[in-house]
Amino acid sequence: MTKGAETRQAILRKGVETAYRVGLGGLTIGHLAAATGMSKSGLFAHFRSKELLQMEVLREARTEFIDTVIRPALLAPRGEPRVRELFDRWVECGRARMPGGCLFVKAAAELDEQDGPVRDQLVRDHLDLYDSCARMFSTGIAEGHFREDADPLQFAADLDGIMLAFYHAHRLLEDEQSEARARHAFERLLADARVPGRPPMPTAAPSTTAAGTTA
Amino acid sequence: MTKGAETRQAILRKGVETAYRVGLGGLTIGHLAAATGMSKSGLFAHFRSKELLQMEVLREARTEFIDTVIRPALLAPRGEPRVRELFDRWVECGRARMPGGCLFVKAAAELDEQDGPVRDQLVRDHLDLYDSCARMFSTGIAEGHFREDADPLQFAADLDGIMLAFYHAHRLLEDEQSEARARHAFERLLADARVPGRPPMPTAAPSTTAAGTTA
DNA sequence: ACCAAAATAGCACGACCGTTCGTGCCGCCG
DNA sequence: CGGCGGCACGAACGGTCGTGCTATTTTGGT
Repeated sequence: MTKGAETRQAILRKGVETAYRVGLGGLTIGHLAAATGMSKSGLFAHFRSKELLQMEVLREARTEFIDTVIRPALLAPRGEPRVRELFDRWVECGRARMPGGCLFVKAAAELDEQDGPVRDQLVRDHLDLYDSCARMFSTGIAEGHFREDADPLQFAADLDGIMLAFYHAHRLLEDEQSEARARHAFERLLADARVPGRPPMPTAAPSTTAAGTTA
Repeated sequence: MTKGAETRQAILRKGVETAYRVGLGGLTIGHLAAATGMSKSGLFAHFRSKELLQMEVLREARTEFIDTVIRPALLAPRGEPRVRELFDRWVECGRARMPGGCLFVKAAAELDEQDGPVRDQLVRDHLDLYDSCARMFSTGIAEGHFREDADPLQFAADLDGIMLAFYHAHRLLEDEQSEARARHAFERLLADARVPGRPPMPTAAPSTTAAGTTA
């Protein structure tokens, strides 16, 4: 029981690492087997079909994204600092070409026109992400950091747009200034959401457990 | 000479229409042949390789996008009305699931990690698009509509982000409010760029040839 | 140390991929 | 009228894909 789950996990990690380059559809059982030093059929036995493999890879990517972006942000103080921490983690995830987050962008473009269980799962994941962002922003309203009449879902969509533009400018165009522009857009987004007259809050000092940040 | 170019054009149109659903890599000569009622080899003879086919499909998509989004915008009055026209055309292109524009988003996600001539061409196209947006915005500065210290390239990136978020929310999440949110974000983007105290300019009345607007 | 069970490898299959080749059907020009 | 070049066709090749079936190895509990 233990050994199987172990290699299975190793396969999934390699799968995420591969899929963020070639996409979920570009994932090949043969290549993945070669990358993990297994035989095609040996690997295949772990997932009874390619679709299930894609689903599990997507799940692994989601887990990695939550662990390195969402959860650390939730450890930051409520309100604006938390939203800032979310943004910083997210940008870091894109800059370092960490597979987890990037896979979602690629999968979203890949699956937006062909339906099936994988697409359904991806839609759920995106809705969850929007919900997480909106929730963090709502907390900021409750804390008095953001205006009462601001729309949390609008904020989530705006933030997503900033990240998408950053992602493409950084990865496709290899634009050196892409991160600076993303940060600029984010600051403007926060400034518009802040209650009038309130000064911006500095990004939180490495507040909580900084362990595992670079991992 | 004429007949060949004619079917070739028909192939490309069908190719763009197909590729915006399955991506450039998902384009198959066999399927494209079936879709156009030709034989695989007969179609293949027009493009000496699949890579050239992809390149030509990309070129066709670019042409369609320029014809339905960029050029009509350039017919609108300089400055804010022109930028608004650009946005409206672009949104319309995404809402109607018009193949041309959408293909670029999909191709950008597809090719951002694997290089080659197709990727190079796509990068050039994106740079051209950013340049067009920035140029229209610069004109707005010269006209006195936008602030002198605004960064045209920042505007281009911001606009791109709005469109990308709209695209995904509309196509993947099938969010009914995605267009309203995109318009809201765009209005905020314009409001921040406008010279202080200047009232927003209404979207240009159907100024020039309104023919084909709803098409 | 043994043995059932789990995990992996070997092999083969049908389908589809991009690509090549030989051939036939045309209209155009001499 | 006859040859000729542009177009399209069918068949076929080598390669890779996902996916079953059957051994064989490895593992973990007793």
